[in-house]
Amino acid sequence: MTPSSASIAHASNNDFYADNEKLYVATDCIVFGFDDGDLKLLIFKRRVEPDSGIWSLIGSFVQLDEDVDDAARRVLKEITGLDQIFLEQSKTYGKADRDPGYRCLSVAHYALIRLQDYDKELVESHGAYWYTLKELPKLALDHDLMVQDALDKLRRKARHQPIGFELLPEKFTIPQLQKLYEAIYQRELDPRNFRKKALSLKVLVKLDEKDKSGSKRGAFLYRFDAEKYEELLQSGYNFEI
Amino acid sequence: MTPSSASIAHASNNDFYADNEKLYVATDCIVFGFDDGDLKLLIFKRRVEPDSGIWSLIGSFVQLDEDVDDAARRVLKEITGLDQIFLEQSKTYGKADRDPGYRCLSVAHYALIRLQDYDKELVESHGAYWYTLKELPKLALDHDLMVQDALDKLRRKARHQPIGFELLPEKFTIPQLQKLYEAIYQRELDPRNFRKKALSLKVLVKLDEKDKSGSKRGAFLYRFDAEKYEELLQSGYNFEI
DNA sequence: TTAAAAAAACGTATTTTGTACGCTTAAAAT
DNA sequence: ATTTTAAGCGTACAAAATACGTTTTTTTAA
Repeated sequence: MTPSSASIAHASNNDFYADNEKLYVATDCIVFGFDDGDLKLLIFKRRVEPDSGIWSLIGSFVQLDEDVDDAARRVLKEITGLDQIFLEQSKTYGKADRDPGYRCLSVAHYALIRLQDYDKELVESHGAYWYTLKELPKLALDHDLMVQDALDKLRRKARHQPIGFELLPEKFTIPQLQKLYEAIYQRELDPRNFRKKALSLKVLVKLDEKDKSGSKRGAFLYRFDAEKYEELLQSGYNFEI
Repeated sequence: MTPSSASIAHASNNDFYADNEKLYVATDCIVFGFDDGDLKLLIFKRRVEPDSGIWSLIGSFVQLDEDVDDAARRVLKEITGLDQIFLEQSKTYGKADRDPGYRCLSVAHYALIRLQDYDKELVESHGAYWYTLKELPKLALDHDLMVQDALDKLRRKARHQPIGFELLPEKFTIPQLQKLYEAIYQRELDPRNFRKKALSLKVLVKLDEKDKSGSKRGAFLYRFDAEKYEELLQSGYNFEI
């Protein structure tokens, strides 16, 4: 039997790849975080040959019996200790010469995590660090491109779906939310109009607590109401921020 | 040496996949066309075992020395005879059990072609046919899902980028353009408002010809001005239709 | 002790964009 | 000649985005 996806050419060729030839599949994760007004990226410096000392995204081969997206989740868990976080396929990088010596393609995924939640020791033990996007060093292979593409997808998606909240603590203030979107969209927003817009979405719940860390006066904390958002979606709601 | 993408786990394992195990990579193409007010899809009925008689997307294995997107272009050329058409990666399907018997993942691409241009004989000779989206038969494997996902991407992308024109003849009328967007968005649009919106984008050039096929009165033909669009993009233009 | 500073929070005016829908025009069919 | 149909133009109204003034709360410095 032959994979039925490859339906036209070579459909009856059971040995499409020669015995001594192999195609590797890896996954790389673009892990975004947000703190102090800046988008950050989790990258690590390889400590073993080859490419020791080169910064790159975290990744792994996809195992033969493993779903590709499970591989990405596995990597993320290995490095950050985190489960159940926002993870979405970004793009597959399949240039024949993208990895010298081997034929290896990579299915990139991007993840959004809260910088308060991850396992700091685990991250350190893997030689991984958070870098501000602007201060990002040159990365290995086509990883720079992967970051650019993922950032682009994040920007587009954030505008129409409430994924920004994945990057903030459970409780956040309106000014914090604004800074996040300013970082994502790379432009300043008017605080008064942003507040109006954010509250008009009807998915923020005002709490009876204030956060004093950001300003003298302190700002009320809010949380994102996921159930409310789902309800609104059912009734044909069009989220846009 | 080891692929540097797979940077964390197993980085020093040169034989990540056992000698007798192989991972196949294929590409499948979701080929969209537009005619007579309907979006159409190019699918084909397998004529050889296994899965003979099952409808599926057109596709092929990715060769070892071939870029993944080149593989998609090759498939498209093989079946339609067309070069240089809109082709974009949609998503990678990597469930371990998606293709029974083999471990095969597929990098899906979607293409937009003009139904006037393709090589009819070539298409027929491959057992391929155009199906209206609504009348689409059940497809093999996860191809139904691929179609849904690609359609979703097409809808999102068409709203913010002028890719609709890839589906129309070089010269088209405003009512034709409207029918296209009605098919893409699956809802009716007001002809007067649509015309206003379309012309306000400043990327349509009115020609001195009329098309009489669609109505008694006939409607003026327009063409999409790609250069003008690029100019507008440079000056921070936000296309939206 | 009070005044100035800073950011949160609320409000209002103006402009832009979207939506609903009436009217005229051109050409074919009756 | 009149009716029919869709193209094409215009106008009124509603909703949303934008710009920006004002008040409130608290800290810090005079």
